[in-house]
Amino acid sequence: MMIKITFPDNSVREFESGVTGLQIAESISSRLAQDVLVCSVNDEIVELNRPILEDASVVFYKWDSPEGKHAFWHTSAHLLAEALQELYPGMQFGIGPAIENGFYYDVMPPQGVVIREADFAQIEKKMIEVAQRKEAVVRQEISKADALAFFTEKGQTYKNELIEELEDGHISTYTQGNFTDLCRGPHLLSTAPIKAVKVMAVSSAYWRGDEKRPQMTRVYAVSFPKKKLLDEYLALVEEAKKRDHRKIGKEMELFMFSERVGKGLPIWLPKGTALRLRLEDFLKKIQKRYGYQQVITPHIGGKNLYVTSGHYAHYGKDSFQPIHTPEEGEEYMLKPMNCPHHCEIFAWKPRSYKDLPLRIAEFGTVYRYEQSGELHGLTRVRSFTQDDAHIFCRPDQVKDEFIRVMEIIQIIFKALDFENFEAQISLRDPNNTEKYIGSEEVWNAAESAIIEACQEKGLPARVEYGEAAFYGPKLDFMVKDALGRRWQLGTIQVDYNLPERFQLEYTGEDNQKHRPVMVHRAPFGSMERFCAVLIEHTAGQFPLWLTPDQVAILPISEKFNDYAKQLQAYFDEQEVRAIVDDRNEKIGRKIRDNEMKRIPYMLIVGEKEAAEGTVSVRKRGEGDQGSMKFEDFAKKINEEVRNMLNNY
RNA sequence: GCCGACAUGGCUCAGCUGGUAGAGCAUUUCAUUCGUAAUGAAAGGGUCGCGGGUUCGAGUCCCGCUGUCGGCUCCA
Repeated sequence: MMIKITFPDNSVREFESGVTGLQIAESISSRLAQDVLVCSVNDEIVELNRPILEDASVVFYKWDSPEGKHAFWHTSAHLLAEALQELYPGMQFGIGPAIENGFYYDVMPPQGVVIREADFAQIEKKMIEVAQRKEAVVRQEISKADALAFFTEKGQTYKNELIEELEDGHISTYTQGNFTDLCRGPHLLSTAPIKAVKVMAVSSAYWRGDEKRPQMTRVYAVSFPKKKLLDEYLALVEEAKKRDHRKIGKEMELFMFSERVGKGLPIWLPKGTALRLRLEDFLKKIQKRYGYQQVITPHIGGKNLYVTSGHYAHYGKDSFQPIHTPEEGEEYMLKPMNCPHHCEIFAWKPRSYKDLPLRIAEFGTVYRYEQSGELHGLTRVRSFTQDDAHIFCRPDQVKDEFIRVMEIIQIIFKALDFENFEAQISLRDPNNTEKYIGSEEVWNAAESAIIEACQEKGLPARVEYGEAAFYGPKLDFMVKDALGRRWQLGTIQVDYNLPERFQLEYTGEDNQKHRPVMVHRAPFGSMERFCAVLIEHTAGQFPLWLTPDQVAILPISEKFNDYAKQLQAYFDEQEVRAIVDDRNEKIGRKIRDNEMKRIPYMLIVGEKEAAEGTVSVRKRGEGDQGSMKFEDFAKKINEEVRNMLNNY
């Protein structure tokens, strides 16, 4: 019997029923047959040797596609497991998926065996050795009983746990050589295409992500069909490490940590503070336009404030512990968020519907006792400043307010070239509604307001169930750091809970009391994390309006230091931020590499310039700009900054 | 919090199987007056994270603590 195969370009060809993807590829070209890794049949991705019995649409995936890479790395994970099985007899296997950049396998080594970095080379060698056997990867459908019997005989208790949860009739295994794994697939036809591997890291991971269960050893690796691709990837990783905000922060003297001050407590140095204040000013300006009012509240609050808000019951024991006073029984908490203080501002006087929406903003520093192992540079700290605001509004204003906040976030992300952000809508876990506070009705209203706002703004957002805060759903904006780790930056959260707890009210048009809705929002998220991500995105090359030093003045010899200092003083009056490279007092010294790259403008001054009152201008990335009067240069910088900021 | 690794001058790092510390950059001084990725010479600078232990002797071995890093868990 002949069947019709449809290709992505909508062309159709006939093949014998039972034809495989590989055979079809061979019929197109031998080059394709050589490069293709997996195919999809009617949108289901399968091995190339799966017989196709009926009319179908077929797509081929090579290394250059995400699907191809995924299958390649998934098979590589099995190869890793096979190598580990040979190196460490008695190894138990958990799961081994492909991930964004490579793959990992969770394993439980036999008693007394620890896999260390020193073992990586041996593992890589073994993987290549096994791959070169060119073993076929064979899929087998298997009954639940047979699967259990098989893995029990192998002593693979973790696999059995996985099988127990699968439905009989939908269980398959993949075998290569002496290694058989429980797996849905799909896989490459053999491990032969895996030509280059690199074990990247080893760490531990709780079995099934549950901290009460045993810790497995997670081996991370990447693999490639060519050695050259591996080398390129490793070079890329090295480049990315150079953009690490912890490294650049140190080099540029932006921030520091002190063991004596305490871990997770960042200290902003003068240049970092300058950067941060500029960001704050930028947002303040936008917020003014959007009708926000700035407030300042204390860093501590009475314990009762947090009992009222409900945070004490929820987080009290995991927080910084209460501050005691000479007064018996008097307790204050370091504030872990600004909302309760802002609720008190709302409650301070009777509010009318005419006051709404009331938008209260504060760059509020908060203190959270994060688990010590979670701390990470500036991205995860124990004291940080939120660019916080709370909007109190009527329920029917929620969607509009939501949209206005989304606009602010879009302005900021655009201004700073954050194009690759992801939006995530976090909703309740429908199977576990008890862990959330607030009524069903209230949650439904909030969740649909968020979804509708995203639709109206045309913002593509991923919906995640079970990721909502305990008090309400939210919309988060995530950005990746230099090493591809995702961090949440901007956030908008609807809260029907706090107004209830604080008994907030306003008088409506009907002269009746009504409860306002509260929207929490922070476009940057936190100044610390935002600066960290900004540093990594720009590699420390900030835009002209933001950078701590806009201009470096470079006298070619010490004779011109006076002229340089004079220029600096003039620029200072014009609010142009300039530094003088006074290391030039030593003849032949040149401004350092990293500063050269990170300061937007460099002015070279020598005999000619001092005599004429000019500067020779060099612009980062654009080279020589010729010479001009120093007054004109100051005007030009100011104008450039003004133009930049007026665009937003 | 959990698993593992790491901790040496301001910075980046070397120091093999234990014999009381080294380099480059930075700093200071002198010489060089030099036009944009590094002038030459000399000098100063470290109780090797902290506290115990083993040893005739510990940067090096063992234990504890603190901090950092890679993950996991968590993230109001």
